[in-house]
Parts: sequence; structure tokens; C-alpha cells
Amino acid sequence: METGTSQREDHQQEAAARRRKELLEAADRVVLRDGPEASMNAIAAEAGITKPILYRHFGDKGGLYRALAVRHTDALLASLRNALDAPAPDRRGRVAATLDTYLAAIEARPQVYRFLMHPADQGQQQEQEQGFDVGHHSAPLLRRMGDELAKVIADRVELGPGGEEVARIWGHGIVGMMHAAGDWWLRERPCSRERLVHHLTDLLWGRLALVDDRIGAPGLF
Amino acid sequence: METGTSQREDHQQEAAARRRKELLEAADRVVLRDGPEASMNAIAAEAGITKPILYRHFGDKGGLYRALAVRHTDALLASLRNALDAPAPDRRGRVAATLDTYLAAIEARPQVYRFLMHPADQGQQQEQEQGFDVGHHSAPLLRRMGDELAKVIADRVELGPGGEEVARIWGHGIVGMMHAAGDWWLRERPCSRERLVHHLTDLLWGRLALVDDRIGAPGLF
DNA sequence: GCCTGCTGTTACCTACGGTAACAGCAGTCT
DNA sequence: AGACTGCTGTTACCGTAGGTAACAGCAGGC
Repeated sequence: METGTSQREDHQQEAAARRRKELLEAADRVVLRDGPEASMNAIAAEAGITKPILYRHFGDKGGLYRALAVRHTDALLASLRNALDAPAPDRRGRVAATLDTYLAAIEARPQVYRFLMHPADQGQQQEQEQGFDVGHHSAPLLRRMGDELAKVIADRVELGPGGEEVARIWGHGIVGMMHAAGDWWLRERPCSRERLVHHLTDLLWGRLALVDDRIGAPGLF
Repeated sequence: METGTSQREDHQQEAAARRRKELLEAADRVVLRDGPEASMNAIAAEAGITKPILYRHFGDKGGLYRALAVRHTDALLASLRNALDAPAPDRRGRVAATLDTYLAAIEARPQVYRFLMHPADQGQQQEQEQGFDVGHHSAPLLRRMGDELAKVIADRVELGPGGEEVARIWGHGIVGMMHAAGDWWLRERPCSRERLVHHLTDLLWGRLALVDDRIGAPGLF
């Protein structure tokens, strides 16, 4: 019959999924320790096994890295959505809270951040039916955040005709602003997180348009 | 005496500099053809020599890549400064022109762009007295652009007390916005360059603060 | 003629990603 | 019971990449 077989298959799939999780956790530890250039050997050793098993589970290095990235990206996106939906007096408050959530996350775990943002360009092979569920879920973090924010903007703000296009542009632009400023801030720590959030929100709120030209400057910029 | 020796040294240095330039041009061709993961062997072959010479000139792969990046980055930054200084009716016009210059550049030579922006994280070794002039001139493009824009903002806009901090934050934020939006746009080509520039400038000009909430939305974002 | 400092070579090392080929051990089918 | 399947795990290997001796030749200054 089929039930016996499928029961067994279920058990095996379940076991495989558990194993996969264990492997991912081991990989996580290594990446956290060694940075994004952790080797497959090192990860296998940390997991207490040898390379071929890793390859059976994840196909290739890119597969493993994608799986890892998906986990972290999902977690970060969830907390961002949370901040975007949290109660706050006004839209500006919510935007500031979301920026702060992001910055707090990268501040708390810079190694993870480095791994997600600078994944050493792990090749652009197409789907190729590897059999894993990673698919296009693996779009790098920046693009995924941009897309998500675009959706939120298109949903919640009235932009008139062509608004969807504007929402996408703004989504990716804002995410990029947050990312670059965060990256720089994380390296140089030139000020507190609050001040950074405040000034970025100011920028987004159009203060650039409002400030005066410097006296003596040639009226430029 | 010393004059003879130093004359000779001058000649040698000069010859070395020429050679270096030739090698860089060869490397450039290979990178343009093969993308950022071009191998040292391939570059050496293109230059008509073998690996050790490359290593004598550039120390290691990172050194070569940095030297290449500096060339392209300098060129791009020069054209951006140009756009920022060009005559335009108002500040908004200048900002739009600068955005457009950047986007036109990455549109014209996406391979170079990919090489500069996703340089496969070529390690973070400190200076180490390698003897080359690369030094901290090699800060990745994004950070250099951010710093440059920060200078321009601080110079030309009156931001009041603490303005330098604000200028740096804005500089890196704006550059990040431009970069992420450009990266996304280059991949998806969802609209013309003009529209992208227009909407980004709008964003920078505070339209986000001005638009109404969508009717029916929970008043959020 | 000898030394110095470059250019260039061949030949090698190490480390990494990736892949057979094989052994063992469940549970299933006959 | 035994053959079969599908996993887990291994050792041992391959190709290629970055990087490094060690050595040969060739200019010019002493």
C-alpha cells in the first residue's frame, strides 16, 4: 500500500527537517564566529559531521547561505513589520520607530548583519530545480526589504495615479538610505542611535528642502 | 653620489608606474568581460605575463582590486562633483542632475558598477605597510561617496549647530538611497531614468511628509 | 668585473568547493 | 527469513584558486 510508505517518508522528512535545522544552527554559530567567509569544512566540523552531508542537505555553499539568510531575513522583516504596525502618535513616529528597530538589530548582531549584507556575492545561478524550497524566497535582504516597504507604502498612503511606481521607488530608496546610513554609523559610531534616527527622519520629512543656503556659498547644492 | 642613483631610481619608478598602468588596463578588460570574480591567472594571461608579476605589483588580489576600484571610483566621483557644481536654476535641479549622472553612469557600464559595489568583500586587512599608495584611499565607493556628499552639504547648506553631524548622516543616507534605488532599477527597469530621478527627488523634497493617508487605511505609516 | 634591482619564468604549496564510492542501519515488501 | 530502499555517514579524491619560493636574464652604477 501507500500509507506505510508515506508514513515512513513523513518520518524521514521530519527527521531530515530537524537535522537541517541543527545544521543551520551550527552554520549560524560558525558564521557568527568567523564571518561570512566561513568554510564548508569549518561548518561541517562545528556540526560534528563531514562535508558531503552538508552538500546533500543544501546542494552547494550558496544553498546553505541562502537558507541561513532566509532565516535571519525573515526574523528581521517580521520585527520591522511589527514596528511599522505598532501604535504611535503619527506617521513620523512610526517611521522613526521602524528605523530604530532596524538600527537596533544591526547594532545587536553586527556579524549577522555583515553576513546578510555582504554575502560575498554568492553567484547568480538560476533556480535549476535543486529540490529545495528556497526558490525566490532568497532575494537578498535589501531587495526584500525594499519590496516590503513598497507594499506598505502603496497600501497605506494615497499617492494618486502611478502611485504604485512611486511606492516602489520610495520603498527601495528609503531602505537604501537606512542601510547605508546604518552601515556607516555602525562602523564609525559618530553619534547615538537616537540622533541618527532623528536626523534620518528629518531628511525624509523634507528638511533638505527647507533649510537655507549657507551665506557666502555660491547658492549651490 | 646620490644623483645618479636617484636618477636611475626615477627611471625605474617611472617604468614601474607605466607597467602598473598597463596591468591595470588588462585587469580592467578582464573584469569587464568576466565580472568581479575574474581570476589572477586570467588577468595575468590577458596582460601577457604570469602571476608572480601581478603579485609583485599589487601585493595580493585585494590590492589589485583596490587599485582598480580607486581608478573607477575617482572617475565617477569626479563626474558627480561636476554635476553638483553645474549650473542649474535651483538646488533641486542640481540634486536631480547629480542623481541622473550617477544613474546614467551605472546604466552605461553595469559591469564596472557590479565590480565596484559587490567586490566580493575582499577582506579587511589593515595597512600593513605593503608599500603601495592605496592606503585608505581605497574606502569602498559607497563610503567615499557618502563622505564627499557630506562635505558638500556641510559646505553649502546652513544647518545650524551640530550641522556637521547632520551633514554626514544626510550624506550617507542620500547616497544609500541613490544606490539602492539605482541597484533595484538597474535590475528591474521598471521605468525610465527620468521618472526615477523625479520620484527620488520628490522623496528627498519631503513629499513623504505631505501626502495624505489613504482613505480606509488605519491611519498608519 | 661585480653588485643591485628590476623583469620574468617554472614549479610548487595550501585551502577551498565539490564529488565519487563505499559502509552501515533503519524500516518495508514478499 | 532475506532482498530492497533510502537515508546517514565516512574516506579519499579532483580541479581550481590564491599565493610563494627559487631561479634566470638584463639594465645601469661602482
